[in-house]
Amino acid sequence: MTNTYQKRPKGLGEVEQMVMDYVWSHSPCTADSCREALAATRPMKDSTVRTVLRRLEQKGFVTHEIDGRTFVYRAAENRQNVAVRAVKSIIDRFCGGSAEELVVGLVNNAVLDRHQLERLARKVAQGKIREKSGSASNSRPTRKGDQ
Amino acid sequence: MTNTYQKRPKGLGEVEQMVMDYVWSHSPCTADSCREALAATRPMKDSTVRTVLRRLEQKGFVTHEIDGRTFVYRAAENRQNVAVRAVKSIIDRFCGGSAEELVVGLVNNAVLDRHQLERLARKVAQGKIREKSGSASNSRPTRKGDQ
DNA sequence: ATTGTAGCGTTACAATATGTAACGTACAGT
DNA sequence: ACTGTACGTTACATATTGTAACGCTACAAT
Repeated sequence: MTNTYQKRPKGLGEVEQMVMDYVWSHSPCTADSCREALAATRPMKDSTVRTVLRRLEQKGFVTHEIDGRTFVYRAAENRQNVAVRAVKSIIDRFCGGSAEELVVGLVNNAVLDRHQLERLARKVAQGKIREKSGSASNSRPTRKGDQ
Repeated sequence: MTNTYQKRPKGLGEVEQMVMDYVWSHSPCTADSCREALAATRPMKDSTVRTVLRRLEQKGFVTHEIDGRTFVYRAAENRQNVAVRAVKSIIDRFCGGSAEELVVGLVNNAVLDRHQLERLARKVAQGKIREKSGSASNSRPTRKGDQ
C-alpha cells in the first residue's frame, strides 16, 4: 500500500500560479512575453520570471524547446489535468479515496448544483465523456517531478 | 471581484495531516492520546504534538476546551467540508470557477466512474442530498483563519 | 509547606518552498 | 573586437513545517 502521507504534492505559489495561467493561455510563449503580460499586475525583473519558469519546468508544469537562442515554453499539461490531479490528491487525503463522497460535498455546499450534476450524468450516459481505462488509483503513469 | 491569487490557502503538512486524521477519527481527544496513537507510525515528543495541535488550532482546523487541566481537542469541521473548501480553491484557480469542468475531468481520468456519477445524480434528483442555498462563489461566511 | 509531576506554553533551530534579483556568461550580428 | 540579447548561477529574505529542549504552574501526596 502506498503511503497516504506523501512528501507533499507541493502545488504552485502565487507567482508561479500567475505565470502558469499565462502559459496556459498563451501556450507557445517566451519568458519575455510572459513578463510583459504580467507587468501590469505583477512587475518582475527579467531574471525573476526566468527563475520561476525554470522552477516550473523542474516541477513538470512546463517544458521548453529552443528556437534560435530563445526558450519557447509550453504547458506540459492543460489546466484541467493539473486540477484533476490536485483534486485526486485531496480525495486521497481527506475522503479515503472516494470521489463520490467529495462530489456529495460539492453539491451540499452548492459548489456544484443539481442541474449541473444531472447534465453531467446525462452526458456520461450518452457517452459524450470518454472514460479512460484502469482504476482511479493506479492508472496514471508516474511523471517526472510528480509528487 | 476577488483576487484569484490569494495569499495561498496553506493546507496541511505531512504531520499536520496525520494529526488531523487522528482528530477527525477520535474527535474529542487529547494531545497525549494523539501522540500515543501515532507513536507507531510517527514517534513524536510530547511537545511536538502540542505544537502541531496549537498550529492546527491557529489555522482553524481544531478547537479546544479545557477539562480540568487537560486540553480536549475537537475538529472544527469535518473532513468533507475541508475537502470541499480545498477543492473549491482548486476550481477557482484552475477552472475559472466552473466545477462542472472539473467533474468532467474527474470522469475523464477515471477518478469518478459513470456509475458513481449516475448514482449521485439519482440521489440528488430524489432529494437525498440537500443543497445549501446561495451561489457557489459567495455563500461561505468568512471564517477566522480562512485563506 | 515542600516537592514531584502532569500538562502546557515559549523559544529555537533546521529544512523547504517561494519570491526576487544582481551579476556572469555565451553567442550572434555589426 | 564590441555590444546587446537571452539565459544561467548564486544569493537572500520570508514563511511554513517538523522537531524538541526548557520552563512554568497548578495540584496532589507527603
